[in-house]
Amino acid sequence: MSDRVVPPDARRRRRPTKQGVVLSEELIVETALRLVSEHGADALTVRRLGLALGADPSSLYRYFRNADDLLLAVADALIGRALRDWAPSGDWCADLRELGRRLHAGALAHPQATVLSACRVTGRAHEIRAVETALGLLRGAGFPDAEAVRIYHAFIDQALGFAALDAANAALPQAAHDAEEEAWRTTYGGLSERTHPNIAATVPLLAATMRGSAYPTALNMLLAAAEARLAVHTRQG
Amino acid sequence: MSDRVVPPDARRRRRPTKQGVVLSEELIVETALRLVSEHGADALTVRRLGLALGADPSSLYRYFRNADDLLLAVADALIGRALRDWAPSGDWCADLRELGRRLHAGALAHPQATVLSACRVTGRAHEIRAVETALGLLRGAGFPDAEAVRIYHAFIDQALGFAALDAANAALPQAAHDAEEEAWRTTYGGLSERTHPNIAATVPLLAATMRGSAYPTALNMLLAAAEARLAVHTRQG
DNA sequence: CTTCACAGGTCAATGCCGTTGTCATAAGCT
DNA sequence: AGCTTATGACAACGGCATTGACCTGTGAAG
Repeated sequence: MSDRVVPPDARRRRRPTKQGVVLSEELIVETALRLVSEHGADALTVRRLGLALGADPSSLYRYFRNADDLLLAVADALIGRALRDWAPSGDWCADLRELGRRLHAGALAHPQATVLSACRVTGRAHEIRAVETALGLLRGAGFPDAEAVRIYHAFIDQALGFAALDAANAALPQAAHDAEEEAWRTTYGGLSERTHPNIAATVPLLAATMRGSAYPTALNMLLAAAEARLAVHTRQG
Repeated sequence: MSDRVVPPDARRRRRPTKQGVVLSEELIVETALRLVSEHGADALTVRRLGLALGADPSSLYRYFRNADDLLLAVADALIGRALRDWAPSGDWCADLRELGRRLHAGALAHPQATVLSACRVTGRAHEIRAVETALGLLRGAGFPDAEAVRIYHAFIDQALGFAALDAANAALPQAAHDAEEEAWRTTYGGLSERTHPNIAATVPLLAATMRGSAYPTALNMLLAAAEARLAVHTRQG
């Protein structure tokens, strides 16, 4: 049944469903995003998506090979939204910082969807554009190909990793958040200065810092290290 | 039915299953770990676990509230294994590198459990010990408290983020992996040098590099940046 | 304007999954 | 020996992804 899916440009017959909805790849992906952001990651099932669209669940298999394929399409749509209207400034370091910031922020805007998809190679249009852009910035800055690729890999996976982590945190129910806050105050705050001197000395700082995302710090450190490496290359070159 | 679970110390009757197995929390967790490492992430279902144990699946609900509870227990066992036998060497940078390596490797050894649990703050013993240790390394190295906390946060979330990302990747079914490999070869390999010059110039490097984890690179860059910062502080101090 | 191939929506069925209400029984106490 | 109850087993429920067969209206060709 893998030949059920017809490539988008070969689609012609826009036949409405029983409930009068005209399906399309975009409509399905958008509805999936809405479903996830409104009712949580668990709400994204083929059946529920069919219901939300006003179509039989099995209809979706005309557009996507399987549920995983659909998920990849959702992930790519997220990347697309994050990079919309981006333009390079000429400063590779600032550009990478902005790119990272956008990817991370875009992912956080749809935490549940990110949790489901942050780690996948989609091979779709938006992802390809992101790869090309970031690689171009690094090679343009003067990194040798091998190092440009290595730094690109660290850069993109760090952005996705933090996105997944922070998204998972943002997606937690309120009760879990309160419990976390409480854990910092009581469990960590109650530790003895003798047994846990370092925690005891920094508890207020810890509680304040751990609440937010460490991604900006990590991104800045990665870029600082990259700049230092580049200085070595240009001195040698 | 949440009162089905009896706390471990209240258990007395060691009644064997039909197939002669005597269940216990530890045996269940260990069997779950074995199941995952032997037959892949998808093999960890309540039904399959019951089968592997020689017990009815519903018996497991005498020991765990639900499948998620079971997974958390598995994850907790993982943290314990990852930090077992660790001892500081005196070189803060090398120690942090080793700590990061262990956390990451431990998580990768059991991807499925990591994916579902990397983002939770447990507040348990092992986690507390890890916090105290890493903070101690940074403060001992000479970082001011505020910066030690910031760098610690970046360090630990980087480890967890990459662990989640790489674990999710490792947890993919074989078919998805093949598809990914294929995507790099055909989709990215087939891009024109004119439209995507940077990808075209580095495709072999990309395909080779993206297969592995970027965590070692990212960790080294973070530590390099930290060392550079420390040099500034000690010069000033 | 009619014809008709087939894209695409629908139906029904399959075999997984987690979970639970109920029952049977043996372990460990007195 | 008898009682309590922890704990294993059974059967059932509803939800899940997926698929094969069927049906219908679209839209191009003649």
